[in-house]
Amino acid sequence: MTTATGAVEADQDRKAPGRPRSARADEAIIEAVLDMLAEGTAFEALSIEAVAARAGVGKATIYRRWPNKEALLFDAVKTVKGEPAQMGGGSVREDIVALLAPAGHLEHSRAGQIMPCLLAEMQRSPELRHVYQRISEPRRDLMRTVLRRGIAEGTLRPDLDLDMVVALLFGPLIAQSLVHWSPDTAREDLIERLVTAVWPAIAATAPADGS
Amino acid sequence: MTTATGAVEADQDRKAPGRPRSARADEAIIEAVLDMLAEGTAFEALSIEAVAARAGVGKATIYRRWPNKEALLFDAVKTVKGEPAQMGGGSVREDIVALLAPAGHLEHSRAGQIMPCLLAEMQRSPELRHVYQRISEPRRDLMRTVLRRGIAEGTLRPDLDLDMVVALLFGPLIAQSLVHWSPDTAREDLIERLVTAVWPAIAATAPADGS
Amino acid sequence: MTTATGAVEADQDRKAPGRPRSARADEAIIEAVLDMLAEGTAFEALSIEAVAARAGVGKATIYRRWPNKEALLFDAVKTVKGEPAQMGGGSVREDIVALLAPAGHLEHSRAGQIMPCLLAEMQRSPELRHVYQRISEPRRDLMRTVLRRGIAEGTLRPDLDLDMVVALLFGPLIAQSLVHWSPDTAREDLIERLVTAVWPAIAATAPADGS
Amino acid sequence: MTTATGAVEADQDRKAPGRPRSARADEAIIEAVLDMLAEGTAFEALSIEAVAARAGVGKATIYRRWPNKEALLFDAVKTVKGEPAQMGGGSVREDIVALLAPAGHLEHSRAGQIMPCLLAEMQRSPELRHVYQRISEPRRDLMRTVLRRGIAEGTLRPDLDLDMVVALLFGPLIAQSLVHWSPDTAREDLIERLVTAVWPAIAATAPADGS
DNA sequence: CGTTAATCGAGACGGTACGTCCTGTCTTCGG
DNA sequence: CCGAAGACAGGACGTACCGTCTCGATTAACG
Repeated sequence: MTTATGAVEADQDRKAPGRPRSARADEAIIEAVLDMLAEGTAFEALSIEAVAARAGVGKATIYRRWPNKEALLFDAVKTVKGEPAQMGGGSVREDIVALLAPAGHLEHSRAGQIMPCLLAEMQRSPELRHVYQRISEPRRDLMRTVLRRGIAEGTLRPDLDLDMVVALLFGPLIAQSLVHWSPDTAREDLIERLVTAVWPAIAATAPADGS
Repeated sequence: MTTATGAVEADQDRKAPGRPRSARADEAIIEAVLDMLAEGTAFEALSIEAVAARAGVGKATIYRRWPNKEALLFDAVKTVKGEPAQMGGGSVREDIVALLAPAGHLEHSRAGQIMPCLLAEMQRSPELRHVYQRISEPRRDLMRTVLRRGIAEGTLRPDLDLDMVVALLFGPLIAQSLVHWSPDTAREDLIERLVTAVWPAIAATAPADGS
Repeated sequence: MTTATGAVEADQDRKAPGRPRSARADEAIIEAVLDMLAEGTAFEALSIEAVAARAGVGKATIYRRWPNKEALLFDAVKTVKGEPAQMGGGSVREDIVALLAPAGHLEHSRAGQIMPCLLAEMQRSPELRHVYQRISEPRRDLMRTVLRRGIAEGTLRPDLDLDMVVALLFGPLIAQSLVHWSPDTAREDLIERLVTAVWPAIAATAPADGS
Repeated sequence: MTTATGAVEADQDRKAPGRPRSARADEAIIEAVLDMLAEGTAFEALSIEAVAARAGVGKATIYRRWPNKEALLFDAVKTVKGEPAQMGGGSVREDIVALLAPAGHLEHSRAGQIMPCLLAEMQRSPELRHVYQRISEPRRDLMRTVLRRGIAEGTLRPDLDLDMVVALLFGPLIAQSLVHWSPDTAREDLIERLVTAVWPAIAATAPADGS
């Protein structure tokens, strides 16, 4: 695949003459970027020079791989995949809670620290947005699978607007992590409250109907 | 009152010796900032020098009013209040849709263009976050009022977790405006789909109906 | 006067709006360059960054005045005028020796330290050569005046090729200062030996003639 | 013998295991340097990378032979020997003119193009100066031989300060080639004018005549 | 005749200087 | 005193070169 602004990958299988690029440098650079992002480094202070210094790398080594700062950020974010958020195979409700957990505690993971920093950039860069979507899609897909299982089991209503329910579950958590509406003390059981609030809309309680 | 990072206001009522500050300059600067934000100017390109040039103003005229770039942004955002989103006094469901409308079409207003740019900054600056909350609070409060009216009318369930329902309604729209999960074609009736999906969770169980 | 590559002088008499350029910065920069040249700083080590650091000046302050390193050198050299080499008004021979003295001891003055560094650049830059010529011309002219006085007094031959005699007197000293042909011990009385050697060619000894 | 800054020569007669150094590379490198110098390449643009590219050689191949750029220049210059400036065995004056000719037309030969570039470096590097002296010494020696022959013939004065006369003859030409004092139109018969001007100082006083 | 070892072109490595641009402060004018 | 204009010290940008290093591929002489 060819990324628009990403690293210049010599993706040919042809032999590359000359000294090969150092994998250690690649890792050190990306790690330095992610660490600085996660540390809460002000976005303007995330200078290439600082990255180079922190990674123990020359500036040219960075610019040999990425044409500019934006592209470096781009690829750094691409590497933030996070764990697929295993669900224990319990009840549908338990699985939903398990899937929401990482999104509910975004501020405690490096990925969570990083995401908000990129939102502004995403507004301008469709590519960066695509990356974000690609990262979040697997979790959303997993959620859809769980919902379909619930429908099959009869636990959930069969006429669910799947995409909207997914948005209903993730959206408030994402917004909360950005805006911090609720006081911090209430955040602990936020996911539980959220699922409880949404549950009547999705559970297959026989007679009640709203549409 | 002196805000932490806000404009340095000469809040004394005492006579100000010398030439008074130009109100035209104030407006021109704020307008320049908002225009550039709304135009999709890259955040890093929103330099004080560019703002000064666009406003036809000297750099010192800006720094005399705000101590730094952040404070300028801060005050610029404060002026974006937006209209309180009038609701026609119809059914509860109609009012909810009316209140969600501006948030659902964020990308078509200047305020909507500006918001995402501030989210990243908000992560670092609690003050800026406070401003955002102050701006959004009236709308959320209005929503709570409508929900309470619905409960009183018997249209909505009396045991609603009000804050969570508000989050359930606004959160997905905010997340959507930032992440653009859904394809653009589906966005038109996004609010309708959202309310429809949420409705079973909030509508009074047995007899009442909101459509 | 407008120099081709020299400093961008606002030679208009019109008022210049804004803060005027700092004369202290001008001096500090030029002095730093000349000091570093005279100290025997390797030409490649004469970096703009080093000059800025030594002058206690930002790099932009240098680049605001000169477009590049070459132009800075150019103007720095222009300021090296050296003293007009006073001659005591003694005999013609004594005056000649007095005029040659600074050229004969070039390596002991800052100007002498600087000149050789510029010769290579002069080969490419006619402008720089012009500066060198402008600096050296007064001395050469003074020498011509002395020679004409000697001719008028009858001390020197009336048919002298003035320019060539000047070249005969300065040329060997210049070449010597660059190439260091003679061992250092012989340099003390070099001027005396030179004048002694040249003297028969210019003195008005009546009968001898070579042409 | 190992020169301080010169090429690292494997001066042992011992067997050299492994692949021997390519003589073609040696030549190509030196030729590339001399060509670029003669082409008027700005001295700062004479980068090792450019030399390597021009010579069709890897950078390491250069650094394996010379420790740094200076040493490469050093050896490149050493190879510029120039022809010994044949003299036709005519009169002493004719021989002098013949010996001066190459120095008088320095700017038309590659050697002449190169020399000025080295003068600046010579100021720092005694070694490089030594090379220059070694190159120029044969010509100066030849001149001394001619002068001694003139003295023996009775054409020249017997009490000449030989070294000074040599300096008197070469010095002005060298200075002229660097500084370009005289206008170009006068340069054609420069040597003739020089010898004519010097002649009275060296010709035997009474009877002899050199023209 | 296969081993061995230094060479070759190529190019990545950590550094450093370049010349440009922006920040936040300052210093001059004219109003 | 304010306003515009713009210079100031500082520092990051992205480029180019230095001198070193590491590749796979030669290329001889030794065994």
